[in-house]
Amino acid sequence: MDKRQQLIQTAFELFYQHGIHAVGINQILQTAGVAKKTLYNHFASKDELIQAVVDYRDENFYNWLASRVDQVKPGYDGLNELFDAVDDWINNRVSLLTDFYGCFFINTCAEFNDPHHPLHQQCQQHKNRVNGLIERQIRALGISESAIDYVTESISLLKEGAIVMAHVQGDLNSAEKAKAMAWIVLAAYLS
Amino acid sequence: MDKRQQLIQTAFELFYQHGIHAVGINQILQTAGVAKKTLYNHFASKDELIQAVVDYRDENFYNWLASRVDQVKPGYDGLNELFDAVDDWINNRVSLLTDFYGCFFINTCAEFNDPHHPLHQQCQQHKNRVNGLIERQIRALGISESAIDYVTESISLLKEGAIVMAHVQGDLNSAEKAKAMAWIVLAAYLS
DNA sequence: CACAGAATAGACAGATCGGTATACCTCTGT
DNA sequence: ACAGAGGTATACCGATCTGTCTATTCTGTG
Repeated sequence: MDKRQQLIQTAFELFYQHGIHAVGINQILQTAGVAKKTLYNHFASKDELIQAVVDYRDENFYNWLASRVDQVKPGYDGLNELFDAVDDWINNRVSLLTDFYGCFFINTCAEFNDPHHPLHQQCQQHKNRVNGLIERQIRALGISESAIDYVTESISLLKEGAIVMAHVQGDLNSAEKAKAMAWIVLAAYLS
Repeated sequence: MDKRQQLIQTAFELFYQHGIHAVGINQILQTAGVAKKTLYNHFASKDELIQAVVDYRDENFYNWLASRVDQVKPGYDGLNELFDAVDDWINNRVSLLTDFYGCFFINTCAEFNDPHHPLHQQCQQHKNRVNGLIERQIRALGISESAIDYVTESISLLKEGAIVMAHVQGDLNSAEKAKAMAWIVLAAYLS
């Protein structure tokens, strides 16, 4: 067992559930069953561990989402699958992602508001990757080049709204609502 | 000057900017210029102060939003004003609300994920109040009774998405996008 | 077997945390 | 004028924080 990966995994679960500032090094060590020296052998500081945790979640989440979306035809099917995937995530049907506590990247930005903060920018980059996934679906629909960015960001907005509605308000059907709106909006933008 | 209010105001600004767990009692006291004994004369604990801060923001924000929406005709005009108000907020044109760092209630839920936590529920109640404001506009449109909740939550989802897109991705036009989608969606739901 | 690298437990440092206690000061109402 | 409420400043408490250090044990390879 890789101690470094074990630390990242444990830290992520605790950060995701309780927030980053609320979780101390010692709690991570005790939960992971790893000695303090080992942690500081792999990471120079808690900040470096946090960065590794965000990277880990970025990889994990993006790869899962991309594998879901890419297993169907780009375009309508891909967007359909996107919202279905989010629906599965919200309703805890994806064990790979652990229990749903909102979007880890949104939550992290809530704790590091400064847009220039490295962690905030890491979260932004994750969202950019996901937006790239969405953009490929939009392109496949044959939307005019000049509208691609706008429509991509609109679909992204619907996805973010669904995540927040599920997390804050406990609306477990939010992804379905977002999907329904996506169809209506896209139909209008294509006409 | 009311010391209690002064503490709540200062605590809010620090919590909103840096997150709740990241801000200590002493930092609040120093910034507010208030003695520690005074704080514990007004509040039994930091937790009680936090609750008062959430209440304060709830009142402040809801009253502002309601006054904006209620100054126009309920229905289309009200919804239009809703998204315009969010747009003003996001773009720091509302000094009453202090600089934009996302939604304080979403951010607070990100630090207190447990839906049973008092703070999480306080945030939920704030969102419910805002949803009531939206619902009044939806009703004025003459949407069938059975669809009112669904449509209200859909508009709420658009609003939440806009806030998150602005905060995390720095998309300052997100409220305009949400408004455009709202019109398209409502036109479809009314046909 | 021997040895190097990496893990362990845990003491320790210095700072900060939430919260309490003490002593003094300054208003205000009767 | 004087009592009492509520403010200030600051020392202090025990706990916890990140991070360092020492000393010991485990483990894999030549």
